[in-house]
Amino acid sequence: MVHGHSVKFMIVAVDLNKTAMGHGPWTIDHGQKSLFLRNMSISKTYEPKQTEDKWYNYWLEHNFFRSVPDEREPYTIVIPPPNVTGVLHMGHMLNNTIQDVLVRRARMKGKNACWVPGTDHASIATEAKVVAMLKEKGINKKDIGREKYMEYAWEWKEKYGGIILEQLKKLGASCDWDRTRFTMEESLSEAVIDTFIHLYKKGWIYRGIRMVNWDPQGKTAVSDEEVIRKEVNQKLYYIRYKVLSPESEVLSQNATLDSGLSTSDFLTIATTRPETIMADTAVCINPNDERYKHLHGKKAIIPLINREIPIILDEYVTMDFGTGCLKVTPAHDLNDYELGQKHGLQVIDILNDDGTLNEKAQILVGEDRFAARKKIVALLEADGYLDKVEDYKSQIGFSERTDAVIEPKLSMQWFCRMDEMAKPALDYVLKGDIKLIPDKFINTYRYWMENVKDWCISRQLWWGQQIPAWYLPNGQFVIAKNREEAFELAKGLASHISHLKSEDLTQDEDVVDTWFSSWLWPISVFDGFKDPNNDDINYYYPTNDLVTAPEILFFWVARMIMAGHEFRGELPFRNVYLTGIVRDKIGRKMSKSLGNSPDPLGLIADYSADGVRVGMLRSSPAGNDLMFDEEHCKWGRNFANKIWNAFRLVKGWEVDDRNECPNRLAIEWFESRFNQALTEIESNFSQFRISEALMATYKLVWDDFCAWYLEMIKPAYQHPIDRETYTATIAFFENILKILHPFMPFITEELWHDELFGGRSEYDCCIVAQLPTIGKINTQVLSDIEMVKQVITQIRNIREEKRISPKEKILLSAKDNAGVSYKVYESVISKLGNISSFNIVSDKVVGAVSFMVSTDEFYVPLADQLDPIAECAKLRKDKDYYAGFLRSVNSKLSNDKFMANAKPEIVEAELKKKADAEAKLKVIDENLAALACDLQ
RNA sequence: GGGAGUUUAGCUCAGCUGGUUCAGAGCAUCUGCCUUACAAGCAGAGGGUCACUGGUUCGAACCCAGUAACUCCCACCA
Repeated sequence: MVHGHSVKFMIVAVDLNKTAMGHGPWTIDHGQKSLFLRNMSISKTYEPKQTEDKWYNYWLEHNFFRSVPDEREPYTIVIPPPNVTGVLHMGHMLNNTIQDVLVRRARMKGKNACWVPGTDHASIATEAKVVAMLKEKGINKKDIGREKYMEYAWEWKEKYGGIILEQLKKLGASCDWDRTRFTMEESLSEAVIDTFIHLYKKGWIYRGIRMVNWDPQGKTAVSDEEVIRKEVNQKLYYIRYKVLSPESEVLSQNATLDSGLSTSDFLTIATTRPETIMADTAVCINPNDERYKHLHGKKAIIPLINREIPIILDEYVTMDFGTGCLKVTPAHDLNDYELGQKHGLQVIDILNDDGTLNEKAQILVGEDRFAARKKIVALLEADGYLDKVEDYKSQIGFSERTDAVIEPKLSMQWFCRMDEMAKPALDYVLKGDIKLIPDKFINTYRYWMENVKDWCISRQLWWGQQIPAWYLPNGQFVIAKNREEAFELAKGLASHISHLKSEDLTQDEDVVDTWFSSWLWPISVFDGFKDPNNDDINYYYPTNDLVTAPEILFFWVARMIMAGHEFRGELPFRNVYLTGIVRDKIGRKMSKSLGNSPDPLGLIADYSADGVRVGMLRSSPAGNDLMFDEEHCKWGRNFANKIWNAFRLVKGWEVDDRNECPNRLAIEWFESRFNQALTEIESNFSQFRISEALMATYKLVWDDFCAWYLEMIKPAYQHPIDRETYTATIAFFENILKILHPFMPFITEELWHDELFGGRSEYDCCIVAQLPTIGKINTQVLSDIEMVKQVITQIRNIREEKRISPKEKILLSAKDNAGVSYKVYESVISKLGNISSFNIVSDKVVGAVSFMVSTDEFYVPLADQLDPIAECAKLRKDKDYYAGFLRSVNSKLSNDKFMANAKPEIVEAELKKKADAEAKLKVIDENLAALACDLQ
C-alpha cells in the first residue's frame, strides 16, 4: 500500500515538472496549482503523536482544567482515587474516559466543571510493597520502628506515587490538577481522626473481640469485602478420635488402634484442616443422629496430643455431610467459634500471626500451617488415625491484596456500627435522590444495606492513620486527637493514679482501614471537615456524578453516602454511573497473572488517545462488561482518520464569489439532520447512554456529513466552490468538532485551530467552546432526502448488478406522479448517481430497468442489458411479497377488535400501508404486462 | 443455598411506551472499485424461528408463567 502511494506521488511530481517546464499536455492555472500544493502538504492520515502532547500542555498552560467557584452552575466529579502506587489498567481507562466525557461536556455547556483528581494510600498494598523493598535491603520493619518505617514509606510514595495520574494525562483527562489530593495528606488524615472521634462519641465505634479475616502475609485483619472466595481443590481427611465413656477410666496414654479396642470406641470426623485438631475443644454431632446416640455425654480424645474434649450436641451439624461428626475449633473457624460461644467451649488459638503453629499446638510448633498440614497427615497415618482421604472442592478465602489464604482469627479490633448510618443511605437511593445507573443495582444495594454488618476498621499496619486510642497503664483507654488531649482525658478517667504522666500513655498500634478515609473523599477533597463552611465545599458539594465500578458499590459508594449524610446532612452525589468490568475478548477478566491485559499507554501510542477513548466507549453501556478487543481501538483510530480527511477535503477547496449557490437544499438538509442528531445525542446523554450518544455522533459525522453531505456539495475536480456553500460547510464542520470534542478532545482541538476556521485568539479553544444548541428541523427536507438517498442507492445497485462502472453516465427517468418533487433534487441525484440526464416522464419507459422508491417509479434505460426473464422473476417475487403484506394489513383492518382498540394513529398508518401496497402492486402488474411476462 | 441479571446476525451489542414497508449498528464475510479527502477508504450484497414452551393481547423481541444455558452478587456444611 505504502509503495503504491509513493508511486502515485512520483507520477504527480513528474506532471508538475512538465507543467513548470511549459510542455505539459494541459495547463494549470494559479488557483489550482496552489490547491494542489496545499493538499500535498497535509498528511494523508491523522498523526496524533505530536498533537496530543501539544494540546494537553496548551490546555494546562491556559488553565482550562482549573476550576474556582464563580457565579456559574458547578458541575463536579470526584475521581475514584486509584492506589497511589498503582499503574493504569484498562478499567481505569474506561472509567476515566467516561468521567472526562462528562466533564468536558459540562464545560462546553457553560458549567463550571471541576474534576478533582487524587490518589488513595492503599494501606495494605503499599505497605506490602514497602516491606518487600525493605526486606531486599535486609531491613525488618519491626527493627527500625514505626517512625523510621514511615520515613521509608513516604519516600516510596514520593518516588512511585502518582505515576498513575501522569498516565491519565495521556488519556486526555481534564482534571483540575491543582486540586490533586491524597488520602493520607495532613488535612485528610485529620478529617479521618476527627470523624473517628465523632463516631466514637456517638457510641458507633467500639472495640471488641471478633473473629476477623486474618491475612497472615500482610499480618493484618481485612474486611469481608477484601476477601475473595475461590473454589479450590482440596482434600477431605477422615480422622479417627478415640471415644471415652465418662464412667470408664482414662485410657492409657499409649493406647493405639492396635491395642485391642473395637471400632465402636472411635468416632471419625471429616476435616479439610487436620493441622487444627490440636485446637479442637469439642466434637459435635446432631442430637437426632441415630448413628451416634451412643456417643451422647461421652468424651473424645484428640489424636497425637491426647487431649480430652467433650462430645456436644447441636442441630447445626449436617448429618449427611462427611461422617456427621464435626470437630469444633473455635479459634480457627467462624462457625465453630459461634458454636463454642453457644456451648461455652474453651478457645485454643494455636496459630501465630504469620500463620505458623505456636506452642499451644504442642506438636509441629513453628511450622507453617500448610507444611503442618502435610506433616500431621503423615503422623496421623503412621499412628493409624487416618481413615481415608477424599478429594473435595470448596471455597477458600484469599486476601484481595496479598492473595494469601485468609485465616479466621480471633482478635481485638475496632468496629464501626453501620445500622444507624445505613438507614438514611438506603433512603437516598430508594427515594431516587441518588440514582444508580443502571438501576438494576438498586436491589443489590438495598439487600446489602438491609443486612449490613459492623465494619472492622482497624488494620495491623503502620501505613495509614493511626487509631487515636490511648491506653493507660491499667489497660483503660481514651479517644483523643493527640497525646495532650488524651492525657487530659486520662487524668479524669484515672484520678486514682496520682502520678500518671503523659508519657505513660501508649497509642494504639493499628491504623484505620483505607476505606475509612476514602468514604470521606467527596467532602475531604474540598476541606469540608477542616473548614465546613468554606467556599469550595459550599459551591461544589454535593457533587454531580460519580463514575465507578460495581465491585465497590458497597465498600465505597454506600459508605460515602453514609458519610455524606452523617457529616454534612446531605447526599454526596446525585448519579452513580456504574461501569462494567473490562474483560478480554473471550470474556476473561483482565489480570496480571493471565497476562491478557494490554498496556494502556501502548494502545494510546498505537491508536491515539482519541481512538482508544472512543474504542472503549463504543460497546460499553453502563453496567455491562466490556469485551475488550484491540479492533475497537482500530475502529476509533479510523474514525479519527475519517474526520481528518474530511478536513483535508474542505481545506483543499478554492472559493469563488459567484452569486449562485447550487447546494441550498443540501445545506438545509444537513442543518436539519444535524439538529435531529443533536436531539438524539442530548437525550442519550441525559440518560447516561454514552455509547449510544457516541454512535449517534459517529453516524452523523461519517454517514451524514462525509458520505452524503460532502459528496452532495463537493465541487468537481479542479473547480472552486461557491462562497455560500463553503461558509455553511465550515460552520457545520465547526459544530461537528464541538460535539466530537468530549469524545475525541485532541483531534478536535487540533483542527479547531486551523486557519480554515478563521483566526483563533489564544483562549478560543474547542475545549471551552459552547456546544451548539438545537435549532430548527425541516422534517419535509429530511424525509425528501431520505427518499432521494434511496433513489441513489437503487441506481448504484443497478450499476452493481449490471456491471456498469461508476464512471459511466446513465439516463434516469421518473414517473411524473411521484410523491416527492424529485426534479427539485435533480442536481443531487445526478451528481451522486452520475446521471447524464434526468427526465420526468408521464408514461412508462419501455425497455428500461425500473425500480421503486416508496410508490414512486424510476427507469434506467438499458435496453441492451435487459434480461426480461430475470426482470419478470424479480417482479413476481415482489408481487408475492406485497400481496402477502397486503393480506396481513387487510386482516388487521377487517378485525373489529383492532379497529376498536388500536390507537387512531396506528389505524391511520395501517391504512397508509394498505394504500401503498395497493399502489405498488398496481405498478408491478403494469410492469409485468409491459414486459409481457405471461409469455416468458 | 439465596438473590439479581443475561440469552437478538459468525462476533460485540442497540432495540427506550407492545404498533412504520419485512428487527438495527459496528466488526467479520462476499462482490466490485487504487473514482483526485480518506484502501485506516468507496459502492453494493448476503446473513435472524429475537434461547425454548405456553399464556395475555386485535397485535409480543418487548408483558406474564414455566424450562434450559450462562454471568454476577451474597451466603464460610466441616
